[in-house]
Amino acid sequence: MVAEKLTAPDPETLVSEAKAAFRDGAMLTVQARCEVEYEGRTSGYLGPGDRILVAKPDGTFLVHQPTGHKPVNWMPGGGSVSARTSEDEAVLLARRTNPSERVEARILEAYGLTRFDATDGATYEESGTEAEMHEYIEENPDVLEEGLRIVEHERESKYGFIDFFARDESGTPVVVEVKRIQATLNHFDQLQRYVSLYEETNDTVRGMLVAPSASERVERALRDNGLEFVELAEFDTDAKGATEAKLTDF
Amino acid sequence: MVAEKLTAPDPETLVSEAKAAFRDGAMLTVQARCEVEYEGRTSGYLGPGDRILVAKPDGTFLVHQPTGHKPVNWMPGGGSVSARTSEDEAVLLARRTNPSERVEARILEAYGLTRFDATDGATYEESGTEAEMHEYIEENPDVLEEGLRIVEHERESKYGFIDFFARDESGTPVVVEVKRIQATLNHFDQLQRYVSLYEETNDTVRGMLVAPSASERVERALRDNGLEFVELAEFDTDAKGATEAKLTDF
DNA sequence: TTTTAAATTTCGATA
DNA sequence: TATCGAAGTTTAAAA
Repeated sequence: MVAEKLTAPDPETLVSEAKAAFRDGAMLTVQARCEVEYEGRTSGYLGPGDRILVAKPDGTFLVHQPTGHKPVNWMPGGGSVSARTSEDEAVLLARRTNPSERVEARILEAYGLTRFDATDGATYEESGTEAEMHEYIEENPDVLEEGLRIVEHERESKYGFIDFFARDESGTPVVVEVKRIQATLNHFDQLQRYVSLYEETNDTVRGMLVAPSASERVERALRDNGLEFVELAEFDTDAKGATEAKLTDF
Repeated sequence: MVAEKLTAPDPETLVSEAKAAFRDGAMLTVQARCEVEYEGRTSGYLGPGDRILVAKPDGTFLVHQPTGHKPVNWMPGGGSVSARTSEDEAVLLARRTNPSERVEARILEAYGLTRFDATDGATYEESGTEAEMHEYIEENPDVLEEGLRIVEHERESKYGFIDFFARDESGTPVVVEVKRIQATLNHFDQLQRYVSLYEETNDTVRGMLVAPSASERVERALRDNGLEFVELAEFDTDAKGATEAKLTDF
């Protein structure tokens, strides 16, 4: 049986089921009223309430309230989850080192428990990422500017990586920073950092921020600092085209 | 009953249970073999495998594989989740607008389903955040430098907010950027942006990045640009002290 | 292991 | 509603 379920397990049953799941590498889901403590990079406390607890075989531990995308408390994979009874209550504890941290869920009342012996060999395939936007630009530099030549992709500099190092029609060097989302001040900063560095050793250099859009403040910052904004919203690579065809077929 | 559980529901049962849960504002958890599509800011496809699906009453939808902290596919709250049968299979669909996106999980085999009528009025209380680090510095500016006076907290400038605007013992203005984690190049960028701006209208200004640590590259970037790094790892506010006492009592 | 930057980042605060 | 910056960010890639 792939999934085994218990309704309202008592603390001892919950702990023994949890231990068995951890031992066997199964996923564990618990619906419970609980309180939660976190101690690590910061510290925090969550008072009693109803939540879903999920423990994965890689040490991942999640505490989900009835709303919100993010777990209210969690532990990333790499550590381990354990179960024990304490003062007649079941306690789930997730720990890891580097950084050293712990999440402890004290279960005041368990409503349900599911053990799930899951098998999943699939990996997620994604299109429309920034990496694909890079590919598209590399193959079609003219969309940025007529006559632009890409000299180098992901060039390492003293202060970080430049997305593209290029030259315009007249041979002037162009530092290009690419974003697949609306450009932010931090993105402006990044470009400015690379351009400043280049200016230390060379006279003329252009800086170009490529993105589907930019806020007013970002456009002004670029203008004030002699940098350029190039709007690029649409891009299509072979990979993306292939995936889209597949999704349409579905 | 707070949590109701079904083992291996057929598609029709799953859909009707899911609809009822969505209608009543309950949390839904499903253990299933499924395939998943995402279409929105990017697009992607995840082939068949065993996952835990969670739907929350606020429209949050999560698809969790057996490993990893982050859901492989998800929808943040704000939209809605619906259920239907299609070609004799149960399908869960999460949608939202702004941005327009959708996640569709086609359930090939359901192993378990739990409806959870959860009530949770608690809010997470946290200590050790950057906001508390700000409080600590405001009350103890000497930890940054002997004789430093804080003039303004969160000062707005043309290109963003300065954490602290201060003056040193000799009256020279100091722009202070504070991070509670190891300083990154982006943090250096932020400080540099504020300092450059100030230099446009004033002659002398110091820039100070405060953090528990910084990488070699960040330290060099600061040095090369005449900015300063102040190491500050420990800080304690009344709030943090209070919470720590409580956790110790536990 | 450390660093660097992306992310379907999410989230909260602010204007 | 858009923007800005923090986050216990996590994750992946590269050195």
